[in-house]
Amino acid sequence: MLIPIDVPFDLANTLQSGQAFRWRFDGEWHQGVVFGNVVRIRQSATGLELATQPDDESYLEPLLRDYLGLGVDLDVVYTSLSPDRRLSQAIERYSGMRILHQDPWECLVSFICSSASNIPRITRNIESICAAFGRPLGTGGPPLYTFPTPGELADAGPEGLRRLGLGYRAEYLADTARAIAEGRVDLMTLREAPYEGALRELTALAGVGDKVANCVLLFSLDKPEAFPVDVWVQRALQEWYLEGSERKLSKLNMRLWARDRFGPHAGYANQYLFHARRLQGRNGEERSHS
DNA sequence: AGCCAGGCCCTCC
DNA sequence: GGAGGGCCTGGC
Repeated sequence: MLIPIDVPFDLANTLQSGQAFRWRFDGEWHQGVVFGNVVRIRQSATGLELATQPDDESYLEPLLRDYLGLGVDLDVVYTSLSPDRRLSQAIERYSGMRILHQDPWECLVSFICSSASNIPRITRNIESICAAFGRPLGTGGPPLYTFPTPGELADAGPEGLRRLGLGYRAEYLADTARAIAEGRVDLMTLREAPYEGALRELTALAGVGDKVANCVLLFSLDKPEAFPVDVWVQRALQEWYLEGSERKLSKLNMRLWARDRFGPHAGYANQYLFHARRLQGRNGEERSHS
């Protein structure tokens, strides 16, 4: 099935920019598990080619449009951000990179796992969690699994999760899974809530501080002003924007500074700065795109 | 061998 | 409120 696309969109940069951890690229197709389906997708000159199972492509198509962030008018975002010279350059380089609209539960678990870790390890951790506690999806190829529900992870318990190599994140995950499973926090409700209130509810969860919460708010809870400050964004701000004593701002104060500077679309500014800075490597050397 | 990761949490000042 | 150290595990 072909989905026509007539707006700015870059599938590869959208799926491989550290927002989600279950997409694999084989040089031609991107394959992932979303909405309980194995989804294979690739971009052509006219649109997106799609193959899904077990459900029909026609059923997944609107869901995927939403997931891929195609509902957002990127021209509005770009117009708002491009007066900034750094951003206009990044927008030109990575034009069409979008912020995903993910499932909040999967997003929350993923970023709890991300603390003091790296993408290869996070990816392995998430895959282990799905293989151990998710539901198998018949594919014919290597086995794939759905993302486990809050109840399934709560039942796994801290010991079950520790066995997967999650380290100290296992306790956080078990606690948070229980809080969600028991309905103490309703993630879907947070989509309608204002930013500040949703942030407070999220940071009350185990293993969720300001950075993780802002990732969840930005990538899954419809908060375009969210601005997660990790070490990459911290470096980008310090090297490209801040002067003198401003460089010593705490990460939390950097978030406030950025919200003030970039405005209601600060989240998109964050994603483009993050991507641009990360591709430069730890010491600022250019890194090849392999 | 030792240090540091795409943080969080707790203690202490 | 904010600076500092500990925390699992893995990679350099």
